[in-house]
Amino acid sequence: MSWRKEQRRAERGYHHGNLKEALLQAALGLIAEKGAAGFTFADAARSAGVSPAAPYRHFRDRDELLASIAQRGFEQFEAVLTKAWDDGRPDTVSAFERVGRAYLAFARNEPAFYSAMFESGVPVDVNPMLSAASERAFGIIRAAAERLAALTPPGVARPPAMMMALHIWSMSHGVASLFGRGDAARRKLPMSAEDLLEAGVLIYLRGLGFPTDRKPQDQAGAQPPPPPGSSAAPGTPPAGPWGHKPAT
Amino acid sequence: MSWRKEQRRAERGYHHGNLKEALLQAALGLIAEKGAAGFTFADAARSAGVSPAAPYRHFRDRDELLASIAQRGFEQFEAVLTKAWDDGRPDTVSAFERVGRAYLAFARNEPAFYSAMFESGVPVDVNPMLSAASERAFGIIRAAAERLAALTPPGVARPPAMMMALHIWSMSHGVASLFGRGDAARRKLPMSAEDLLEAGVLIYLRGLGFPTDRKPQDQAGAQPPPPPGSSAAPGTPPAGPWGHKPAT
DNA sequence: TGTACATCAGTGAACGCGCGTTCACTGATGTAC
DNA sequence: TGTACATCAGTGAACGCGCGTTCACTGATGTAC
Repeated sequence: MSWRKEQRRAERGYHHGNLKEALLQAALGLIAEKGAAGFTFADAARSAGVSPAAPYRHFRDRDELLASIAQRGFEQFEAVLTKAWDDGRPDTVSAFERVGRAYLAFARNEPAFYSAMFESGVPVDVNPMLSAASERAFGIIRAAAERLAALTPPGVARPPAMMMALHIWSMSHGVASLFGRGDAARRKLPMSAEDLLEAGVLIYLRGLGFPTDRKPQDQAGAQPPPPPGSSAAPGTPPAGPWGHKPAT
Repeated sequence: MSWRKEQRRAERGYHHGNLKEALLQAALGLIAEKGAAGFTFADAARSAGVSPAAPYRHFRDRDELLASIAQRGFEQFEAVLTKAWDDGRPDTVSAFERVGRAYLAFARNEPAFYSAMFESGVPVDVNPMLSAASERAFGIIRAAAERLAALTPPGVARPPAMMMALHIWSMSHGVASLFGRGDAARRKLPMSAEDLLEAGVLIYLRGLGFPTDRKPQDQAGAQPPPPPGSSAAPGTPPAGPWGHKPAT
């Protein structure tokens, strides 16, 4: 134990070199293990192999460390969403859905980041850097909604992109934090969180007037949806674990 | 301080009478003040005016106390949703929306319960009593979805009620925990969380084939929606803070 | 109606522990000349 | 190229504190007879 410490000291010398980074990583690991509430400043120091006083050179206190993690989380989140969106390729609707899946994947694969960002109680709005990072991540969803909104079929009122983005964000966040999380608080679900979210988004888009087939081909707006009254029209949920019940 | 304690003792005598209840209330207040992470077992005892050893007569540990709070939260949640649903009166769609608003109201008015239920890390699924309470609350949303699903207009496939319920729950939870919470972590929003959720639910229901007007009159299914191609058809978002942009 | 006894809720003192924070310090690194 | 010095990242010892938990106890309440 103390031997282990000596060992580490011997390896790295008196100066750590990149303690700030090491502390962030250590804290991230601890949050993943024990939840955002269950890690302490001293814990992080210990886990980085450094004296309990060392972190004070880099962070004012635990909250500042936590906020740093949240900020980095938003940055990675933005990167992940940007990659998934891929500027709307190959077509807007399927790229949009990829963004939804990326949202869930992030929540599942990075529970530590996710809970630091959304559940640790860090007040995002009061920290300018943090809220800017959060805005940039949300910006991706917003940009995607903007592009989608521009594709409304002729004769259909164009929905406000901001509203669409907020709805999609809310639904994604709801699914992710109830059913898609990577930790013990995940609730059981009769199907995958991905399927649940995809179906929800498709139904939502259809509600806005987008003609969304099971697997949308390209460019929403190319083919108007069949008028209600035809047999398996707008009400048809995407197939999958749901099954279909015939209407009475 | 110690005088205060003597005072309280004098008032209530040696036996507290209803310490279990008092501890729950005390903890609830502390969670509301400092978040689910920021209250301790000893805290609750102190705040109930009792020695730090006393709580052990009623709860094994802090987690059991927290789980009790979450359970009671689900029970109150169920009651609130039941009242809002009012068995579908005066009409299914508006009762359904009332449930959505009740969801948000609960999150805002009872942040302590809400965070104990959804954000405290209490693993709902492993505690039978707790998960039963959670299921009963969700059951209200499910029952409402069931009734709504039964109203699908003729010729429209009936959506699985379970899926609808999960979607509505997810969207409500997403809106509530991002924008509708009662504590410092609430994000700013250009309109009320209630309006955001209501619009989202209406669009979603329209996507399932329900003819939802701005203010739905009664009995979805009475009047089929205008076919796409007519001027202000399915894509029209509900009015309100959004405004409408004309389609290009 | 009274008495003896069992039950049990809450006490208060004690403990070991780990945390947050401070402090004067020390050792490594970089830089001016 | 070497030397003196400034800078600063990390040390380790120390502190006060509050927490969780235990324990033998005490005082109130209920009940059997």
